[in-house]
Amino acid sequence: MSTIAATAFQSALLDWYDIHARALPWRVPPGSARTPDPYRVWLSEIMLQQTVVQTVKSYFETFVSRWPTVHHLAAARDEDVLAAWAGLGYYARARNLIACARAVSGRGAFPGTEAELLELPGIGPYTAAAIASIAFGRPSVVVDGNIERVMARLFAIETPLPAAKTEMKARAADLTPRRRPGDHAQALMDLGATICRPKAAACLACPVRQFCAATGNAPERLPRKLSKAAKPERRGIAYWLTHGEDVLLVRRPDRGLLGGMRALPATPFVADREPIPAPPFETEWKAVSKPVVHVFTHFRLELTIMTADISAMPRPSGDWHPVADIVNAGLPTLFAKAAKLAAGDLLHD
DNA sequence: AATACGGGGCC
DNA sequence: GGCCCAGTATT
Repeated sequence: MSTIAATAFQSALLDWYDIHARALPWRVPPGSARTPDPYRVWLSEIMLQQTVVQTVKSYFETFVSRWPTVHHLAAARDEDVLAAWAGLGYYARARNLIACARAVSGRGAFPGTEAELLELPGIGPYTAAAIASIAFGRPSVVVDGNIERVMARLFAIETPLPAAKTEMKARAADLTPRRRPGDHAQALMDLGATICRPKAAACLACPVRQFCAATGNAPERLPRKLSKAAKPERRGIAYWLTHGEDVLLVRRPDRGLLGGMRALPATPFVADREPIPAPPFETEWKAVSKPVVHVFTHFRLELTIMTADISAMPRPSGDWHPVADIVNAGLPTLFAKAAKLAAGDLLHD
């Protein structure tokens, strides 16, 4: 697209955004004289990594209500932040969130350049560009999954992802304006989310269809992607050990799957063999009727739940949590499912 | 460049 | 059941 056409594209896109921008809790309205609070932009961008807007909304509100500034968040206890993040997934984000908040609070405020933002934990190329653009008005080149899709269709890029990323970023750079770069980036993302959708692209309603190489030419086939490997199966055993009104919880190691999160005691999740039992207490265990089936990014898990009650014995030390309050224990979804199944199954006895 | 890393909603 | 989502860190 020529420079002249790029200018016309930017105008058409921003005119559309001025009317159709999604109202989101972390946003300021389009064309606003003020830029949004960098803390809110950062927090929303971390939560939005590989996570849909609808899911993020309630978590975002909870976090900003409980920790209104980066300094509040920096002063929070790790376990409180992780528990508040429970259910949102990709828990390394929560651990990096804490580290980043402390780094930023220590230096006083968020840096305003893409290069400095990129140095912070949990902030990669996309997020650095997004914060620089949206919160600091810099003409950074913002490219997320939405914008890759829009570029693929606008320029009919037939090269499959991820090889096409370089070309897509170059095309996005050609289109990035000096004025209102944050609105431009958000407009492209809104376009991708509401018009230039993965399936059922609404080309008739698209403000930039006159610039697009894919309109009327099966836009849904773009971007092309390399096929993914099949998900292997893994198995594991989790243990629901009760004593009186309480159940035993553990904290998982800081690195790896569900790292740092509260959990039920469990075996490692293994492929191609039965898990080796690893009960947290030697007693008589009984299997819950059905296993929990849970799909992770790179494997499918069948988790058998074993239950036992040792109320008659002295209580071993550990992280005992009231069963009645288990939904507030900060369990990731896998173990929340397991807890629900175990508690429900015992109810039926 | 490839892999690990969640979870939910949609078709 | 596969695809997709405001990706990053590690190897």
